[in-house]
Amino acid sequence: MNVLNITVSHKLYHKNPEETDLGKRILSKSIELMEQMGYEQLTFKKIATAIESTEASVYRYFQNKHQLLAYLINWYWGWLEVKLAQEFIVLNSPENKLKRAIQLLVSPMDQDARIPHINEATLQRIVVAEYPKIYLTKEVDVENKEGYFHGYNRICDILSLIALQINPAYRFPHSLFSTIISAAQSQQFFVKHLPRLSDAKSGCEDIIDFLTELTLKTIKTDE
Amino acid sequence: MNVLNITVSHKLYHKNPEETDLGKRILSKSIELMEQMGYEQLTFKKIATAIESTEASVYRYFQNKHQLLAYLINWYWGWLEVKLAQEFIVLNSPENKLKRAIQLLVSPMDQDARIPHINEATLQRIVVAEYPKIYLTKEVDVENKEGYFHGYNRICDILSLIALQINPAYRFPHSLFSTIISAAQSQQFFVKHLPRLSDAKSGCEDIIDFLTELTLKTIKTDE
DNA sequence: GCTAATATAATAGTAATACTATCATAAACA
DNA sequence: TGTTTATGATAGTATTACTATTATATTAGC
Repeated sequence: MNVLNITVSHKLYHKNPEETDLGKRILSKSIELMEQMGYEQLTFKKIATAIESTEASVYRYFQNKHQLLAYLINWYWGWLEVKLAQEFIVLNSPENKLKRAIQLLVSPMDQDARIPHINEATLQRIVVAEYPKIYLTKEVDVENKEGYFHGYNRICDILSLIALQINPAYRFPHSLFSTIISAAQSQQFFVKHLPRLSDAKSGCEDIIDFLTELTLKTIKTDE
Repeated sequence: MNVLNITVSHKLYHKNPEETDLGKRILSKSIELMEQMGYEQLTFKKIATAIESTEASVYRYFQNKHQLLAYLINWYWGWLEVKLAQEFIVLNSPENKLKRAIQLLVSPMDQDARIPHINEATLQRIVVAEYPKIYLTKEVDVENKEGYFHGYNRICDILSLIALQINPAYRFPHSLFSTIISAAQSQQFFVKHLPRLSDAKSGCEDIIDFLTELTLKTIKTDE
């Protein structure tokens, strides 16, 4: 059986949760609970109780809730990068690659049977609902140096390079893709909760159309 | 003297802070402290101590820190709407209106002498650093009904209508402007703290160019 | 099979936070 | 003058976010 391992920087945990059974149970239950109750309401005590362990044990894996969220979100970006690489094997034009990347950002994920302790679809909903909380803090500069945002940076770089293949003169590829990725998240949230901020109907097709059109029109050379 | 009053929905406070001296001092000091220490580190106790009042008194104005943030951010959007209306008086083409709106979103604000207890420039920095925190919560649906996001919705509607004057067939004006407004905030943050996510140099010109070009290219009719 | 290291559980404790409640006092208002 | 209203002063509670200590069970090395 094909084993897949997403590597997350060791700055994002105290003890690697992927290495032990308890660690995996913490990840699995954290994802479930954070989606249910949201980041603010989640506590290490609640995670510990739910997996029939103790608060102190959870603290052995993550220094605090913020680090746990950063871990999960970096795991997501790492996993998305793997998916992108797989998909790009059979896609030849940069335009098709960007289109497919946008689809992956917005479409619900399938469960990967090789990684049973991570529910990718639920994790994706966590990213939609909580992502900006990992960088909108006063510790952002320190944490940036420690690689807290590495996964996001990489995705943004990858897509920027593809955009430059379409138009090498385009001035703002990183700004564009940080905008597109963040819009991919927030439009999903708006459709569900703040519909006046979106024109999309539920289901992801409208969001994909919006983002694809926006991306391609923006990159295209001015005549 | 010309008195200007930005009205914020009464759901966003327990007792109207604009009506008393203590209320205004709370607003003024909250803005100062939140910018200094960030939303997470700010407490009502700290505000109270700084204005030589008591925690209980601050609670008489705002039910909690979240409501205070929502109040401040709605005040900002209300104020931006007033600014936009003023500027649009002398602008005739929809294209120029959108360009000017983007400039206002990104450029540092001047202090309005008519409202000495609100430092607009500092408030703008708070919006950049904290905005998504008011809607990325489990209470978003309830709070949306109570008008917590009214100010943002209105700005988004106004800009959408202008875009439709340029191209009445454009399908996603609300999605576009919620994206643009949020990108205006996050690009300012990225330039300062996560520069790999942006191509802009410090100073706001690059961000303005990026957003203006993005907006106009996207709205334009397909030939 | 014994010893040592390691992982986890069990329990306790602390400082800070996010409130709520009560009462006193001072100002303003009718 | 009497009454409402705003604020201050003080106290108290439940929860959170940790830290520390000790006991026990498992595993690894020899």
